[in-house]
Amino acid sequence: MEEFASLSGISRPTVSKYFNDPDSVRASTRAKIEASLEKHDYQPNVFAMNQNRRTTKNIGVVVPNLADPFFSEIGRRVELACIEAGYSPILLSSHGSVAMERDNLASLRALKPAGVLLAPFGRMSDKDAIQAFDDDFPLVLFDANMEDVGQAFVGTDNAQSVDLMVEYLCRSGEAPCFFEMKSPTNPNANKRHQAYVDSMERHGEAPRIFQVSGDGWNFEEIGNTEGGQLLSSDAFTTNTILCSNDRLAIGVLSAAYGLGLRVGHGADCDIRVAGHDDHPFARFTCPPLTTIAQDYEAIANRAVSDLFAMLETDSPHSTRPETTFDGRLIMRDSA
Amino acid sequence: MEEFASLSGISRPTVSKYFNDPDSVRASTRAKIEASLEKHDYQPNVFAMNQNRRTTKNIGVVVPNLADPFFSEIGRRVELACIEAGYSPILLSSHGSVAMERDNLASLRALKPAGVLLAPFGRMSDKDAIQAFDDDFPLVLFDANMEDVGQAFVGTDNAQSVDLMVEYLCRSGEAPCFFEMKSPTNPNANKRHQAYVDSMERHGEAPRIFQVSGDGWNFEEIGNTEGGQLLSSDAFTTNTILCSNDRLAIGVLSAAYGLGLRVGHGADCDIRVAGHDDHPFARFTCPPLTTIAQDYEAIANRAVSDLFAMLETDSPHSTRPETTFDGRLIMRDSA
DNA sequence: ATATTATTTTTACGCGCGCAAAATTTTAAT
DNA sequence: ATTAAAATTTTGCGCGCGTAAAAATAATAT
Repeated sequence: MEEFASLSGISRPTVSKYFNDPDSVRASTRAKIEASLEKHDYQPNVFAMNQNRRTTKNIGVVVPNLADPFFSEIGRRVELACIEAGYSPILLSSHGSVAMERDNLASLRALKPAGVLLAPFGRMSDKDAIQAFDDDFPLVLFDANMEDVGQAFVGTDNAQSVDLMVEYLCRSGEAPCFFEMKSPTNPNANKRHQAYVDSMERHGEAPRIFQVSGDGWNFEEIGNTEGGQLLSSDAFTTNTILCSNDRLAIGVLSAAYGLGLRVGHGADCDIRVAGHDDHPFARFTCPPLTTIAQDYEAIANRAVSDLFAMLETDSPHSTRPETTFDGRLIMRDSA
Repeated sequence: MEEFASLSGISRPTVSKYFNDPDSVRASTRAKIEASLEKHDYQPNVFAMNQNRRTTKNIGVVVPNLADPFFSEIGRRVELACIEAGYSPILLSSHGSVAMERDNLASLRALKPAGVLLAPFGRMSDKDAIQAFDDDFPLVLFDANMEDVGQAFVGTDNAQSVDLMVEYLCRSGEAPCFFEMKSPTNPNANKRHQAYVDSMERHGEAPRIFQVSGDGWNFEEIGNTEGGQLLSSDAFTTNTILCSNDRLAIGVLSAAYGLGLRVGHGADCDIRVAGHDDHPFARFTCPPLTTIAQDYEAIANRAVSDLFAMLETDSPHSTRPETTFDGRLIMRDSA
């Protein structure tokens, strides 16, 4: 940089300023630097830059499991939004393990991130570790909320979205039962469970919950095996099954197909199946899955803008803004 | 580090050595350091470490598209294998864009990676940029091969895997046609096309290729729309459709379902559909998809170990090892 | 016990940059 | 034109560590 600066006829610290923010130097010097940059193609050393900076341009993005298309999609959008804003996102997957979520936060510490966007496991997460992290870095939660953790939260309003689905199902046929995992790994499962119960009561219906065993992230497998068991033993007391998420629903659809059951809302159909999330492949299931679309784009953009707003006014907010977006009902053939 | 070293009763450079390789210091000093580490929980500054190192512990991992479950799965395994080996993987997705693949390599340069594992787009990739990168850093290609690029290649033997499928399909019913995209974004598409043609000729059958338009990465959509068109107009001249990959097959299955066609190898079925890759959701399609399973684990591990072997003997190999693993035929109900 | 060699530790230096304070230049106001 | 204020640039310093060469220590041989 020393060399480049003298070649440009400017002092090194001014060049340094330029690289931190091109607008912070006079237009004339900026022009000189950029002209010089054409010929000498110098670029600053990232490590040396970050060593002495009080804050870097790194943004940590942590999701529970990139193998789940939902998180890979929302992680992708967050990543692109950060790049757009001139930051360097670092996308980390916790691979379905709470321990690795802790590890990820630990390794992010070493990178002195300007801020972190975390989609936590929720109740399973190491709350103390996340809170400790929150004390040291600006932290915004998305997808799954946790009480008193993070400076803001952005996600989908499960109460609204589930109610929308329950309302539709009740109006168009038998009231749905609710199909979920006994000990859900999915962060929003409990919210949806509660939303289902509340909504059913509002509609004057008795909630009917079917909880199946199985852990890990093989939701389709669980939906297929356990849902298939329930279907073949005719255990569901209604012909309408609302699944806690699309991946479970995909498993249930697969089981239904195997049993020769016709799924859909037609007169000749045996059962209706609905999901939640608008999984990228929900449009291509057989039949196409009726579900709730989360507004990925809005959630990602809002989470990023909430974080960046915080970075500018570095004083911690007095209030902890919680933004939820409405889900959209996507009516396809399965229900 | 200065402070920690004096607290430990050792000079700072020795502590530095310890952190680069704990075995490079005498056992007694190592014990002293580790004892002291318990009390003072010091850890070295990553940026300062990497600034002066000639080579870091960073490993770049670049895949074409993390939104595709195939790449998210293989990327995941590569990532974990690197962590296992004590390195810091940096997983980057090119989001389906060749330009971003170039960008990703460019940003990796700044991180002085010890090596890079790249799953390129293949023929679409910026070959010059990748080759230039290869000159400066140890580079191993996986999934898709490119001539004279990278120090090694690891992937699946498409000739073997496609032949396995063609052989099975010919033996068990009508000879398959081949369903693919006209200008495929999928890196291995051309290899599979050629493998299909060769295999059919070996079986004394005339190859029948159906190429459909559409670009981008919405393979299911393309399979659904274009495949559906062909199905409904009865354009396929055989009842057996071999798709270039599972995602196209998922689209075709969805279209077949919509048209009321029964898919499978049973006597009462109308068509057979097969795919390639053993997509995570191929087990849950309707009917479950007959496909070729790539050995994700083996490919990931071999790519990583090839790279690490190169890191130790820093002299570039004279030969460029190409390792391919056999695909396994996964027989399910669709064909 | 001494000399020789291999190993480990220490000394000395510099990497490439950020940042605070001082010096300078530009802008605005009288 | 003169002066005060604001914006910009420069001076000076140090961050936290890697690394080569020198010094010290340990291991081995005579």
